[in-house]
Amino acid sequence: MASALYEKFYAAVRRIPKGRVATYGQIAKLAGYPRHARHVGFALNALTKDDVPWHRVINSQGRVSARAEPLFGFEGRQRLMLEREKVRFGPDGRVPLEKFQWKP
DNA sequence: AGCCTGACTCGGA
DNA sequence: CTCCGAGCCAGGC
Repeated sequence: MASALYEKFYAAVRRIPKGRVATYGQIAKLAGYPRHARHVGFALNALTKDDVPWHRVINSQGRVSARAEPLFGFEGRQRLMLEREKVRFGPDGRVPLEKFQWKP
């Protein structure tokens, strides 16, 4: 386990309802650490279990962030998982946050 | 302690 | 629209 901080982030991500997305900064804020957007990504990268809907976390641009991992096609998988939850992507490959962003 | 890194974000060019 | 730089802060060495 990395730290208790990451657990906070995971807990916040789990609150994202199906069919909705949230930004890194949003998750950080919900977890109680407003300036930790980068660590949210870092925490999600360390995830191996599927008990956290990490695919619902995107950046503030409404795009799927490129990971540090060289694995090709991973972003496409995240997109498929979202579309399966009825989250539609725009023609430019972005998610319209005004429609799909989770607002607690 | 210092230095480097990063699934980020924002504002400016 | 894209690219770049700066701010941000915990974690690992």
